[in-house]
Amino acid sequence: MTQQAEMTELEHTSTIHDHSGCREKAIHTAEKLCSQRGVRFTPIRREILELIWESHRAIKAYDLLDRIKPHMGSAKPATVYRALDFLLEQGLIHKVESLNAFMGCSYSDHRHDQLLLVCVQCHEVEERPGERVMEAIAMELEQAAFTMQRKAIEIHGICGRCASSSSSSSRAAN
Amino acid sequence: MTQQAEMTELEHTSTIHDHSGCREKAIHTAEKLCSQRGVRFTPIRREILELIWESHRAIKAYDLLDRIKPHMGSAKPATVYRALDFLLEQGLIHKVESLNAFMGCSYSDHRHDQLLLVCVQCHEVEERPGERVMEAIAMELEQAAFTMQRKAIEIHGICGRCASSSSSSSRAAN
DNA sequence: TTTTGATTGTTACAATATAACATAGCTATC
DNA sequence: GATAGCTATGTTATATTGTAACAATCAAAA
Repeated sequence: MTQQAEMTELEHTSTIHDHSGCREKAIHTAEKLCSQRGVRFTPIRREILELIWESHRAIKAYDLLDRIKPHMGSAKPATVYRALDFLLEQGLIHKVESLNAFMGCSYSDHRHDQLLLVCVQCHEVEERPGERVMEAIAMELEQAAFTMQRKAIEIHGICGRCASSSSSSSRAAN
Repeated sequence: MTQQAEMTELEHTSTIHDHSGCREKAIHTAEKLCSQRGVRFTPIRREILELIWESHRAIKAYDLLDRIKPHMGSAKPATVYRALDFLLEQGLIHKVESLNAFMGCSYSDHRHDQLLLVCVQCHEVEERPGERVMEAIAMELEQAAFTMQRKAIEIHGICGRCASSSSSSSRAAN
């Protein structure tokens, strides 16, 4: 029964797994990391992070703004961008540069950037550590005598689920 | 003497090599590829490509607009973006997603994306085929059952030249 | 030559992001 | 607890980046 209710809700976001679990886990990790680091996980920051974790799609700053306005009439672009800046600094989210959009990071404590696989059909973004890729990049940079500060590796294409069932409507982006 | 004059001019753009050679080669390649493909390398498109090749830094669309206005009073944002779209489609330039800026592609005929190494100090961008990296990505995508359409691999950091001589002023970005 | 499609001109605007300064809220110390 | 200093948020304005839509022009093919 609870299960049934949850599934219905989930159809609005991701279709495959119990997504509320992802969000809760991410919030818990954020609380823990912020506490450890002595930085403040304020209500605004928490709310933005929760909104970002409402799906596995990357979300745009102004869409976040639209979504917090109901709760926070005072919200303005700066409100959102400041929270995003904080979350980026703490490694709790990624910016998907090729979309100008933001997504939760599942590897907040790893402290390095992941590969982002952006599905152009369902718009979900999969994050992968891609260790072999990272090793190859490290070698390449050594050859190039280049000292890395940060990287963005973003791949656009069709994810496995979309490829295997391009007829499913429940998987379409909104 | 000609050599001397050229060096003086080059100090405004790149410092190390005879950069006008890069530009000329790029334009020549563009002419050849467009001709082969039956697409039109119009004066606007050529001029934008030439401006992009004036340095090895990525340049922003509105900076391009400022630079063509002297020659083309009629130029508007759409003028620039249309030329950029064409050049991107033909693989003659890259968009550096993490900078919202554009740079020439030295591997126009290779038909695949390169690694872009963005120096945060001199702002030059080095393009590298990075074959090992690309292989590793291909393997990763196979594991993930993901079909790639395009990729952006952008690494920010300090290039070798800046690292070895952070005192040089001629290398600073403008 | 006509016609068709591609390119460019032009106006208007949408979407993304930051600057700058005022106010409020914490927290460390007296 | 008071208060001083720092962090976070409120607020206004504006900068930057990118597109839509339609008209006019140009070029290549029929």
